[in-house]
Amino acid sequence: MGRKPKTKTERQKNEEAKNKKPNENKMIPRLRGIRDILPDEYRYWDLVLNKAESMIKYYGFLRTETPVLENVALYERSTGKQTDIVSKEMYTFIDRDNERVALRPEATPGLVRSYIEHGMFSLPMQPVKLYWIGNLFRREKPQAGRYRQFSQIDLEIFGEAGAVADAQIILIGYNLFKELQIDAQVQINSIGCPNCRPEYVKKLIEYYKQRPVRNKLCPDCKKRLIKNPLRLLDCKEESCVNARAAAPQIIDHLCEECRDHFVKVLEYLDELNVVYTLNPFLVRGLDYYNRTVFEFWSEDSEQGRQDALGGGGRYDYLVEYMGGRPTPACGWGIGAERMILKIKEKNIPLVDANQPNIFVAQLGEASKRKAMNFFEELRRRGYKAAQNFVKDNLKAQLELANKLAVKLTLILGQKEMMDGTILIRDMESGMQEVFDFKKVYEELDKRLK
RNA sequence: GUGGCUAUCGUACAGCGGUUAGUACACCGGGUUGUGGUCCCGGCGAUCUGGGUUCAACUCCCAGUAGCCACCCCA
Repeated sequence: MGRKPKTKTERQKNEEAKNKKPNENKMIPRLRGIRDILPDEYRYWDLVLNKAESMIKYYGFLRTETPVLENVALYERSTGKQTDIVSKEMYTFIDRDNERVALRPEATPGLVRSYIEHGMFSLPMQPVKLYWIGNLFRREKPQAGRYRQFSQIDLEIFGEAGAVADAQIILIGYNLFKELQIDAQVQINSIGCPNCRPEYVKKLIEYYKQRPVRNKLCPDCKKRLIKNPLRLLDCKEESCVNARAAAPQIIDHLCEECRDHFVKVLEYLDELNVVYTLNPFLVRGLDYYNRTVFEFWSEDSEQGRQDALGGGGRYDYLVEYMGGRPTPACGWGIGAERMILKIKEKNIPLVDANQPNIFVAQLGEASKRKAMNFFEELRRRGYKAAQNFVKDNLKAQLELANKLAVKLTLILGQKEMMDGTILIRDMESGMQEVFDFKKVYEELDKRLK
């Protein structure tokens, strides 16, 4: 039996074509899964980021930025070497001095590193409440709401073991979605602590090892049974979903402290009218969580789809594990792109508070100078004005005024210069009147009311 | 990483084995002078890349790439 000569030559030709020198004038394309955010979309970003920041600040969180680049080991140790994020999605490279460098795939490890490094355990304000807004990088196959460079808003509380902290961060996320009119629901669970979880995991394995149960598992879950049994619980394969129905639930196996903690978290949430769903199968993919874990899911898409808008939990052992003092902590991350996606889907109208309602037009060199100064004065006095002093003909300036949808256009030309007047044109009616330049502010106030 | 669907002016869509590749919106210019939107006229502007089949490919086939969707995973 021969090979397939035809296919082979074609393949070779394709290879050759690929290696051909690219046309020098051709645009170099953007990297896959990494995009530009254009002004049109940026309106949504402004909305989301401004809302998020003011909300988070209200609860006393302070902004922190950490580097985009960190040592690979940081994520291997904290996020976990075995996790998908670290083992197959992280961008890494060896730097010239042989340092192993990673583009951050997650915010929490960097914040933990920063907390330890700067001795924040001895800051006067305790617990330490930080928030973070930035880009993360994961090498995944792009989809709607999933990019290789994406943005997240993060929140962390360091140094507070009490259930109030868990409840409060969940409340903040919940409020944020509400304010942005995104329908989100809280899914919550507790995965115990090093005292009670191992016992539970043992029971879980026992259950899944029973022949009739085990035989129904998907190939992935058979592996999970050995590598990461907790993940058996959130497999979406139908047979696995069926199999887990009778599985022991961790809530029934929490130690007293963990149960107490969890009950308190739920009580606070009830008290605050935060609607949540107890989800015994929520476990999350990162290694460092203990006790409370939660996710924010979008209300609509019940099955499939990227409906996780954000998630987080408690990680009481991570700071110590990363080389700091024992420090209880919890936090969450919410994906900005996914929030924006939801807002776009809902056609929530955008209002730009800085939208100008006045346009300053000028004609000729002398009036241009006066108009420029006038424009400055408008800014100082707090008016929202627009201009285009680069264009000299009135037609072009009015066109722009129209596009900007301003209410009034103020025209300053030779004639007005001589008379010490200014022309006020109402853009909707097209009516215009001459006013004494000195009275212009008075008139503006009257008309813009 | 796996599978399915898709790829035409800036955008949204037509189209056909042989066409000057069409329409709408956007953009630029004009309908004289210091007046926008509406209207009229004109203009710019595209077949993702490479290969194959064919007399002929935007159209059919293969590969690459990208996008969407599902899975994995997650935000």
